[in-house]
Amino acid sequence: MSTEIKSHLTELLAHALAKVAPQQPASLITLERPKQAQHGDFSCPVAMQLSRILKRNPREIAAELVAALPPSDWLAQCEIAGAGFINLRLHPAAKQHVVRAVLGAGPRFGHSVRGQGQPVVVEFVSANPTGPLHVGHGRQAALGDAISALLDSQGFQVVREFYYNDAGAQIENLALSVQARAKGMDPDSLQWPADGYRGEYIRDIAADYLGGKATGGGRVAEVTGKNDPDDRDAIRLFAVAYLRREQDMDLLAFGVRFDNYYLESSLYTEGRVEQVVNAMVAAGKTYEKDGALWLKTTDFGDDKDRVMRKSDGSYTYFVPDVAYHVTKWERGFRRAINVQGSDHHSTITRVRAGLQAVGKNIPQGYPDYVLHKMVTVMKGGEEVRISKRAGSYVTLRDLIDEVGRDATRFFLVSRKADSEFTFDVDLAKSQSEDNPVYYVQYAHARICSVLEASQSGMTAETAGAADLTPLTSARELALLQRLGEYPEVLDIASREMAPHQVAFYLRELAGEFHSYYNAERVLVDDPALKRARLALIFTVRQVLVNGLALLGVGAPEKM
RNA sequence: GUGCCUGUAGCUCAACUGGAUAGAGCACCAGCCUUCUAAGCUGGGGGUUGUGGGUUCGAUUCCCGCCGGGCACGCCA
Repeated sequence: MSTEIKSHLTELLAHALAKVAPQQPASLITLERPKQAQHGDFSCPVAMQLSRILKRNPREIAAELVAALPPSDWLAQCEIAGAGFINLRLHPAAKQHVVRAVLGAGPRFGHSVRGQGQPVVVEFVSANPTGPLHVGHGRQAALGDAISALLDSQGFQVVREFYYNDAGAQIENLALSVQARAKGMDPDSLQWPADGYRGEYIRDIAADYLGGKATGGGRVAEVTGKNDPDDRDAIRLFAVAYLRREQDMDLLAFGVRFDNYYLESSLYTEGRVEQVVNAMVAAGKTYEKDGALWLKTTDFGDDKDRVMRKSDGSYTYFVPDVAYHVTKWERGFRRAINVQGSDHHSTITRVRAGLQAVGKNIPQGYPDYVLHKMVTVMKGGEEVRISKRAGSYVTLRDLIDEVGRDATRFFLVSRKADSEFTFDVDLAKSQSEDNPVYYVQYAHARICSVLEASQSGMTAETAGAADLTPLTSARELALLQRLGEYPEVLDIASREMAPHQVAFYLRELAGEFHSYYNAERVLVDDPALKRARLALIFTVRQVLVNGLALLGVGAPEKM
């Protein structure tokens, strides 16, 4: 595979470097992929960097390095170009090598053991059970799930976790809103709760509650409604169960599964919130003012101190959040990743400050954050405001129903997290055939079709045994090279927690395949050539399947 | 106003973390199906990378100043 080839070439250059400039560290050697084919398969800019240090002409240095390069079976040619680039060209055999690497590893091709089984908790979605999931949650679900899969592929032991804010003021708002509906109130009436939720779904919940229907089920405890609009506790329980159930169904439809759900309410019932507060007080990081308890977050880089316990005795939202993150640390997660909307970025300082204040030797940068920007939804040429309280809404369920699960997931994950996202629902619907996901899936379906038509009954074993030397055309070599890049794509994407790179890679691989498919015929008369080509597309299919699976997108055999 | 993020083709986005002539997809123009799926392929037009400086062999990338956009600055979450 390519990482193997790359490290081999790096080693060759390091040898040469040791001869030409013994003082310089081998770490100077980097290899990159030239954008243009005429610049070879790999390119090394080290001579230009050395030129400053050695105060010599870079092309001269490059010439000496090339002369000092040990011989290698994989290296076909190397030349000096431009300001002093050393361009390396591989022997076809080196590129053909990747086929056996892919087929040998199968679904695990591209995986590594870098994480060494280290436990990592990835927290995402974590929507309050106060309404259905919307597009922003969809972006987070697609992103968080793909990041989890990436880390998993690199040998980390990943736990996907969902944190429910099922205690606190917003839940009370929810209960009040449902109660108001149960009493026949309208959101426009004067008695409607000030911060109440106005959406139509509130009326549905109220109706089911009064009708004595059962809700919850599955992972959520079952709750039955009753015809009593005055029992706010019962209403609260019913509404939370109802909305958690709805969210579960949406996530299921989206193909996202969590390993663990953590309830904020449990932090109170287990006394963890109290413990955290006591620890902060004991550490001398708090003070009383205006009837409230404050945390000196300014000691940890915040621009002002924050209230922990309000004058009414209840805690502000970030206190249980700190307690929650203490549990992550105490559950053995030395690495924690939180996927959040960038609108919550001010919580980062507070949570981290709180973790410092409890004095458990938790590192300053704990947890890690991946922030994503908001999704702007366009519908009918107009922006749809996403506001739960106003009730105007584009739900994740709408998108799945209208655009399709695969397209929605691929689309939402194919932009880097910190770029703003415009999701035009009409466009995604009307032009769904132009969606990039179909392009990738189509490549997969085409390969399946050719393999079927070949009646070769090819398996990973037989493909791996094929003689690949007939694969020498420019397009075949390009395809082989592209296949070899996959492990590196996963490596970088997992380090940067940037799954969009996988989406782009898949598009490129699919493009390379479609070009090849149109230029050359796989099922040719020459049996050796046919066999080699079948093995090649068999390999492409494996990598497409691996990449799509990582993004939670299906790979249909027929389209 | 302060902090974080952001500005790349008409539109939506990339660019291997400092590399060679900044790339894809839509959209537009011209071609390709009696042959393994045309949801495809081939070619073409389209750019002062918001802007002005700086750092150096070399900048979309790093630093500084402006301009525009988003988000956050609650005893809401």
